[in-house]
Amino acid sequence: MRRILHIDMDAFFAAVEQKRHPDLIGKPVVIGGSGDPTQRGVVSTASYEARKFGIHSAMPLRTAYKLCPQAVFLPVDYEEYSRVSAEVKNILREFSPIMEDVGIDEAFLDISDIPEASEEISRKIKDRIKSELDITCSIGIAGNKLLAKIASDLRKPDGLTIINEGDVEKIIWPLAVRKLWGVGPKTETYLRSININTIGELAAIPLEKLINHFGPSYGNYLYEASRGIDESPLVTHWEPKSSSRETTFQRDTNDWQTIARTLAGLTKEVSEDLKHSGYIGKTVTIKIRFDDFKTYTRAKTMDEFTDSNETIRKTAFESLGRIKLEKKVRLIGARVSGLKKK
DNA sequence: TCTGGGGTCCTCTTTCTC
DNA sequence: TCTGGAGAAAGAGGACCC
Repeated sequence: MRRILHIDMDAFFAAVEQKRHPDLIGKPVVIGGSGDPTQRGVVSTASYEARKFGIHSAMPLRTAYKLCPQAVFLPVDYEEYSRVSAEVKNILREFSPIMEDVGIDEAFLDISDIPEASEEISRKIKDRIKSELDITCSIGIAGNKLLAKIASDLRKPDGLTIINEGDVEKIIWPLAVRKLWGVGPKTETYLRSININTIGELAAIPLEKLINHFGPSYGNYLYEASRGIDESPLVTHWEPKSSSRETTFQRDTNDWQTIARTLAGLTKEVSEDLKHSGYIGKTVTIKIRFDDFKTYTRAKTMDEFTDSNETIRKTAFESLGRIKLEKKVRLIGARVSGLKKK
């Protein structure tokens, strides 16, 4: 029987900010965008105090400001959060070398081969992160990643939750389908429309029906996930597949100079990111979102792998020429994919 | 003045190659 | 030379995650 932990940092960005600015402790803190709630941008993280006002991640900053004008709004400081994140991950790796990074504030840890009890290990992890970094996390313990992740979400912040093999019916099935990893707003809306609201109700649907509706890949996934089945291993090493930059204009624009200058800047950043990480790529994709939120992409695969700013820029502008700019542009982006190590 | 940015993966369609 | 088909690769869009 595998034993998997899911470690989820509590309101991570806000916690890091409160740690380096202790005067913010106990106050509603909202991290997002440039930190200016009158500008375009969304909430990355809200402290638990801010959540009491209804503020949550992905909410527009302007909406958050309306809900709680007295909140402290701060810009996202990825460098600092990455630094603290690396310290957390180092602590985790001391407990088990089998660790999967899930973004900046989450990780899975496989502790199957460690003799100590799961709960004991989890408490030690929480203690060390608290004493060394002064931040809290929530941990879920289960026999696979899927259930460990659901578990860590059940009690927050500073929680510790165990889901045992026999607990699926009792603990998982009453939960909303949205709690399943991989079920987002679209699938939730669809499932609701056919009267499926809980994971248990999803588990009652025959496999053939799920495959008919969602295709073999996702259909099979939903069938197994709703039963708490997940054999997927921890991914301890991974290579990037693409590198991209995009930006939303503060005001929608149809000024060609602005659009062109911005795209040139973005391709330069992507090229620099590639050089910095030591990758070269083959396909350049540009992305444009118009003021009506309609989004288009155009891609071109080059003859050779490259990290050259000039080549990437030229290829990007070729693709830009294939999109009619008849509406105002809200967002523009550039991506290089098909990466390999230089 | 609703709706970020950086990713992955999947599906469907089109294009290329044999 | 024409036609058709199969399979791979590329392109486009969309859902999802943090």
